[in-house]
Amino acid sequence: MNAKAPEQIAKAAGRRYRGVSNETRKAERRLKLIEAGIKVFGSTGYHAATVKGLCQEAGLTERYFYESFSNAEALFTACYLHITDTLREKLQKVLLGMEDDNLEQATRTGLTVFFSQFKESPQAARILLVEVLTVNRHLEELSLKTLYSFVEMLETLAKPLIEQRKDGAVKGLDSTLLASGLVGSVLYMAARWSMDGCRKPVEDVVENAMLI
Amino acid sequence: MNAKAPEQIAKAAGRRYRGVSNETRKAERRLKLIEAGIKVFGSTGYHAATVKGLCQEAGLTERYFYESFSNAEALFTACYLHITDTLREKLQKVLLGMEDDNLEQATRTGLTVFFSQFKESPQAARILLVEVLTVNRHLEELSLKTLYSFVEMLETLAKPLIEQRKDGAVKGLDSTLLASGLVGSVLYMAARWSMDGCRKPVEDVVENAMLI
DNA sequence: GTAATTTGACAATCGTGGTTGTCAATTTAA
DNA sequence: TTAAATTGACAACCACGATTGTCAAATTAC
Repeated sequence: MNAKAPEQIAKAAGRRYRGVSNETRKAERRLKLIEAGIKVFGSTGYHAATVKGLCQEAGLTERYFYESFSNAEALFTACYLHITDTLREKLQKVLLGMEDDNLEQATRTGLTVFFSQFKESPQAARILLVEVLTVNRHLEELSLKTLYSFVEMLETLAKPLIEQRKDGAVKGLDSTLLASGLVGSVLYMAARWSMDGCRKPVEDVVENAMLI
Repeated sequence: MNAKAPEQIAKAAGRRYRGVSNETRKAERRLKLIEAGIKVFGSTGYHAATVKGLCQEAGLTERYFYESFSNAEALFTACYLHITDTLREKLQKVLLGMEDDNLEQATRTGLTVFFSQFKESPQAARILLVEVLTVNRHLEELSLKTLYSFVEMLETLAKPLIEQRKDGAVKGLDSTLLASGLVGSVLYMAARWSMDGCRKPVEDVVENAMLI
């Protein structure tokens, strides 16, 4: 019933064009749109962006926009996931094979990756930290979950400190809250640094973050 | 030339209505719109808000919207300033007459005011911290300046600590950057706390913030 | 070479919301 | 009481951008 004759499969796969296959062309267009999206959403902001503008930036026409995305929101979501995936990959790459017990060094490395990414593409940073909060509920929650994964990471680091302090008779400390504070401090330092044109070298910024 | 007869001045001042003067009625409507704005902008977000919706929330019609504001952006700006002014006043009130040398107590008091405001009106908090960044360049800069005033405050607190550390041979520390980090940590703790429904009592949250 | 596919440019349609305008009902001043 | 000011409800108009549709040019498969 569902089987197709070979030539039908070939037809379904589409024709080659400029030497590249159907699916590859489509995937390339999709990627172009995502890159254009990061540029546009990250500079003029999500709500000021138009489909035409996005297409122009990507060097494509509306036809191909709707080929891959049903609307601007869908493209934004893809951009956001692209950014978080890239960041995650980078982190995994540098953290892999590190000693578990050398937490300080691991933290330093992670921060370096984070701040470098921030310097490379302030647009991506803006999407990651600001724009995502104003697109829709779903993305806002996704963002909180993503940040939460960082928070959990830090929570393991912060716990010893909290135990220490609890002996000192301070009540009501909450490791989740504290870790959120740490994440927030890193983000705001990044914001201030980027405001000043990312002049100070990455290593110095990392040292400041490490202090906190 | 510009002098007017008394009855003309009276005319310019307008007629009383329901016992209140022209200017007072207008001011009341303006305030109603600002309160509606805080509610709407802070819950559905600036970009999802419509003039009709704002008017409905305020219990007024479009005519009176345009009486006080030329567009939604202008109302948003007024809302933002209303929030920052209120917060500033509260802070001044509680900090006034405090000993200069008791910085820890002053910090604790300031944080308490901040977190209380946050709990009272999460909508205002959202406007203050998120929405303002996505309306226009001008407001974004204003927001950075506002936060910077907090940063400067903290900078004086953080400096001793930095000096201490510098002796310990850590180079490149930057008090502005560190203070930004502290502000960010407070904001993110507030965000996490509000996400969890502001269940934990304000005093506990303040203690966590003090630790950082 | 020829027909089919793919692409690019852009017109056409459509819905939404901002802004202005109209008119009747309410309240005031005299 | 009566004319003027004020208010409230809502229609009318307009601009913008999302989405769909059309057509000709470029490219491919055979």
